[in-house]
Amino acid sequence: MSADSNILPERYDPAQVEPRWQRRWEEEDAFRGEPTSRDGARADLPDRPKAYVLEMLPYPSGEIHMGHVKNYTMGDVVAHFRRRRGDAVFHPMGYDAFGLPAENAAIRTGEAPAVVTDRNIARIRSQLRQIGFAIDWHTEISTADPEYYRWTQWIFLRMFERGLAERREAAVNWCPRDQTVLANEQVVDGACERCGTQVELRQLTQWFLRITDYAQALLDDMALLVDWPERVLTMQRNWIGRSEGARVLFRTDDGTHELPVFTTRPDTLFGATFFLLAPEHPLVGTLVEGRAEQAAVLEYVRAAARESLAERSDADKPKTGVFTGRHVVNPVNGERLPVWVADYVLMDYGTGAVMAVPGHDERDFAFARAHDLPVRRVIAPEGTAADAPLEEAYTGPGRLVASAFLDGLEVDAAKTRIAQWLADKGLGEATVGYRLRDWLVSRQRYWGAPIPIIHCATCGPVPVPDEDLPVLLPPVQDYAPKGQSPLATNPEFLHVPCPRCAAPAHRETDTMDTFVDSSWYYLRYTAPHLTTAPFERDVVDYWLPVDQYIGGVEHAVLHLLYARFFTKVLHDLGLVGFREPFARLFTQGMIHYMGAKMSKSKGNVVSPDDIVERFGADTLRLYVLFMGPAADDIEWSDRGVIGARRFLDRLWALVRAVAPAEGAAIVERPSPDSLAGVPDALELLRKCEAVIAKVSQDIGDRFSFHTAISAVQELVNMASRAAAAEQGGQELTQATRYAAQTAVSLLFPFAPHVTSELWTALGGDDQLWRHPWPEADESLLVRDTVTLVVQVNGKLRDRLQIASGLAQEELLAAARSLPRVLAAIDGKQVVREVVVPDRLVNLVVR
RNA sequence: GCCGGAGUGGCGGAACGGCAGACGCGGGGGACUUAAACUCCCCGGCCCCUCGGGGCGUGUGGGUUCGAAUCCCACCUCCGGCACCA
Repeated sequence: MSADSNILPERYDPAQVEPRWQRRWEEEDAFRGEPTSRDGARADLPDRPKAYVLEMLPYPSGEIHMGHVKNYTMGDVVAHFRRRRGDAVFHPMGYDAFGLPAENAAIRTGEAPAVVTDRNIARIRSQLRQIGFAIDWHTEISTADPEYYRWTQWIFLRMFERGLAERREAAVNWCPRDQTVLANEQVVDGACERCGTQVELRQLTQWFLRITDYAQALLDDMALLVDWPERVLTMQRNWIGRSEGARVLFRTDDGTHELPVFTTRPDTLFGATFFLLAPEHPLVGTLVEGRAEQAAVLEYVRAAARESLAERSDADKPKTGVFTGRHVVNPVNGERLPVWVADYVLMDYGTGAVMAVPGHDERDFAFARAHDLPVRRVIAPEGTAADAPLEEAYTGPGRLVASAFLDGLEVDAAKTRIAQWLADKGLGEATVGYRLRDWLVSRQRYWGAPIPIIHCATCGPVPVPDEDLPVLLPPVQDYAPKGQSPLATNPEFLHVPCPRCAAPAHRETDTMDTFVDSSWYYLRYTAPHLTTAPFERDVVDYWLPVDQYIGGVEHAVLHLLYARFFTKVLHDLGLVGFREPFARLFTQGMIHYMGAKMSKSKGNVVSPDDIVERFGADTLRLYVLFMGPAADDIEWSDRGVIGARRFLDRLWALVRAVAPAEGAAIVERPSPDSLAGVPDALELLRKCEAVIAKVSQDIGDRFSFHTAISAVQELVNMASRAAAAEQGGQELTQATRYAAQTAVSLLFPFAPHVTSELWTALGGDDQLWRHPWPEADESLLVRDTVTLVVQVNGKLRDRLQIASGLAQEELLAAARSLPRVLAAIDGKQVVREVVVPDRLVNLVVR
């Protein structure tokens, strides 16, 4: 424990180092983004390349967890890297603050949701600061702030004006526990995404955003998302669920009602033997009015309404249905088809009516068997007779039979032909169906942005005038959900005059789904406090699309689809100049612990605070990225954290060894000539350049942080051995210093505090955060000696250190003189010689 | 069923047609220590061996290639998404 003159303490103590640097950055305002929109004055936008680096904003439910740490560390590394590369970097942070958890916590504790939320935000903010994230705190936003949700409401009204937000009755998903309706996307396997309760279907009048109008655009613009993970694109494609088919117009046999259907198999139209309506189909009641079947049909409809979503959508359930006593006419051949009501027909896909072709559709076949309805073949595969009976639905390829003018055509040709025929007769046309449903955004809960609409008996739903925004959340006595929004319990809020006719009217009391809030927050960061508009066109057009978006794959459909939709709408409104918000997306894997996803309910949470306290924020940051590929789910390892800390200890010791006293100065890259004659020094220099190149590529192009850290570890290991070497002289010392410096500089994005400390000890200034990112000396990446791999018949036989750039003949001669090679080719004939210069020789023998 | 992704030491993983197992964790041995911890050094795919080396190895089986963890085909397993969507 000798006192020494070293500027650094002997022991690395993060508790001493980290707060000091955090203060320093704050004083310096180091991570302030380039100009964003502020009222009145705004400086010019930078004319450098920009980098908008964004992580999905946290939900302030309590504190941040390891998943957040990993997410924000990745963003931080990219932001630091791009900043030091000279880009104008924008790296903001905010809070997705509305939503059920804060409200439920408020109900439990008797506090107001705003109080709970503010406390949670304060807590999260302090954690983020403690981990040293390089965030532009000037642009911090909360979606629950009236300053923010004013503009959420404003955007809603723009959609309302365009008919993209509308109120209508539909069978909707209802969570009996949360006492609110849910979007389709928030129902997972028939259960509420939030609380896991089985979802019910209810016929209710609700607010919808017409995302289906954008179904095709959402598919088409995926072509712009070149840097999105394939699986996210696939999930979105599946969710949108485009299928091509035709609309075919059926009529009741008495000619009183039209019943169009959507089918993907118009080619099988001659095979239709019955006709189905969804229980919710609006014509069901009319069609059975006064008929003998009326009672049975209405009872069936009521029974279907009682089913849960999970029951209703169980494909293995027997096919039930009831005959209406009515018939429709098949437009292609005039046949009368009996009309049944069946609960496997969905009202919200296609038209809620289906032509049933049991011969070529598995569900219709099962229904026909269950209810003794005829099955007819209209497609015969190669080698099958046209009248061969069907024991199951045939859905494969073949030629049309028993189909009049379609006979003999292949399936695809028949589809085209029949679509044309229908169009010519005015009985239908080729069309496209989507699985995607409109987005149900109204919620019967308190803690969300009020929907800015006033209901008037004469004028209908009337938008709140823009100048009256925001519609503030009113104070209420009781936040608890009762199936109706708590906002309705505040009479002053509820009763207002109609803005159009001044007659007594009442406010809409539902609030908006929180996914509405998070569908445009990335735009608001560019103008967080602007009071005249949600953002400014030229500023968003400069910063957007986001250059790198990072978040969890659980948002692959929900948030990412909604945000894409919003951007397209805003584009069509002329408010932004781009159609896609996120150019590059990275979805991170989850952190598991003790074999399961970390979660409070499982009691297997490792607290980031705890790791910061025991090992330091830098160790935490380093470890979450060193664990393994950032996209993969990986098991947390307590030992692994210690390993990360040990590495920082080694780096600390290395810097102490190379900068033993005050007054050190940053050294230039030594020239290879100056190191001539000291092979270890030259090797170390080359290693530095190779690592610079690798780390730059791993961060910049590959998103491979764990290999970047590995590379720096290799460099530190090599430099530490050199520092401990007793021989090597001035040359080796020079190279070692340069290596330590390089390692510190490259590691900065991962571990900014300790590297800033070490950088000053090495004689650098206290602004490593803006020190230019190192550039590898290409000439040093070219080796003057290389390892030549020598194979015989593709098997490794020997290795040879050899000068680079030798001719093929020289390489062959060298290879063929090796004893092991001679032994391997002894007595055999060399039939081929493969030479890859500077790399390998392969002798093929027989 | 359809669509995507992945299978490499005891573990996390590396190697993006050319040395399989970098880096780290764990393990073994040694130095330091009264002892231990820390730290440092050495050894760690499997099987043979005359200690020089040899054989086999990246889920399985084929193929392409001078050469395959890597490319192609088939299969198996796991993970994720969609699925009564007509």
